[in-house]
Amino acid sequence: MVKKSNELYEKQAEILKALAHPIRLKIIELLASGEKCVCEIFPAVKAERSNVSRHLASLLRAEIVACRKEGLKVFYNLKISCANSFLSCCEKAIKQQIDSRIKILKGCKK
Amino acid sequence: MVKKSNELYEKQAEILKALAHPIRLKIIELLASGEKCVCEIFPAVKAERSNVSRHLASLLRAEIVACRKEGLKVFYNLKISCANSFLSCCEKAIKQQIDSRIKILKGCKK
DNA sequence: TTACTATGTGAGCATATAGTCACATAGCGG
DNA sequence: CCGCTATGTGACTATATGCTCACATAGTAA
Repeated sequence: MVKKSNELYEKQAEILKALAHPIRLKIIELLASGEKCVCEIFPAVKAERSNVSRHLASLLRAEIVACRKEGLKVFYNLKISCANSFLSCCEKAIKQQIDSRIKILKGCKK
Repeated sequence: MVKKSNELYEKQAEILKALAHPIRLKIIELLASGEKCVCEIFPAVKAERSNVSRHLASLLRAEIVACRKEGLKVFYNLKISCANSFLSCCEKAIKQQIDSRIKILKGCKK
């Protein structure tokens, strides 16, 4: 097994932390369908404009998204290609958790 | 596209948040090679015993790990099967980031 | 019983994060 | 130039997180 450096764990944790917020997850999912400007993003995720701006800044810091200016607008796009396999894995895990609870419930009814 | 509920995003964020710490990532990687007791985990991740105990508690809360008692010892094991594909995706992303920086550096040298 | 070991947890502190409001700035159209 | 729109950010508050120390508890062994 390859010995990993502390820095790698820290960088990995940083990316995960940047992903770990419901609004940021919504943004990522939205961007998966193509680049969007802030004025499209904040109504879509149903959050304050300035709040979304900050969430975008933290996604930018973690290099999960990139942006480009076009006139007044700033368009954001996904930079981490595997973000979605990431999230579907996460969903799978949640489904597993729910399934096991259902099994427990069924066991109780018996 | 399926409309996801807010609760799903929140649960997903919860799992990601539970993963998003260098010590917890080390624990997860350690557990990938089989169950371990706390007395093995805390020296391996080089952290305070009580601190590791708290990190294990948060992994437990997120249902990322499970545990069983055996005498004095408590053994922890990985519950989320895809945690590793998760993390290798994360590593891939970091590698991409580094590669693009190297390209920029090379461009400067020219 | 007593002493020891493995683990968990309350209390406290320092720091980080999330959200809001108000204001700043940049580009556009007239 | 002015006024408008899209965006970012400083300042503030509230809450969450991470860490440490000390103490509590449960099981073991003598």
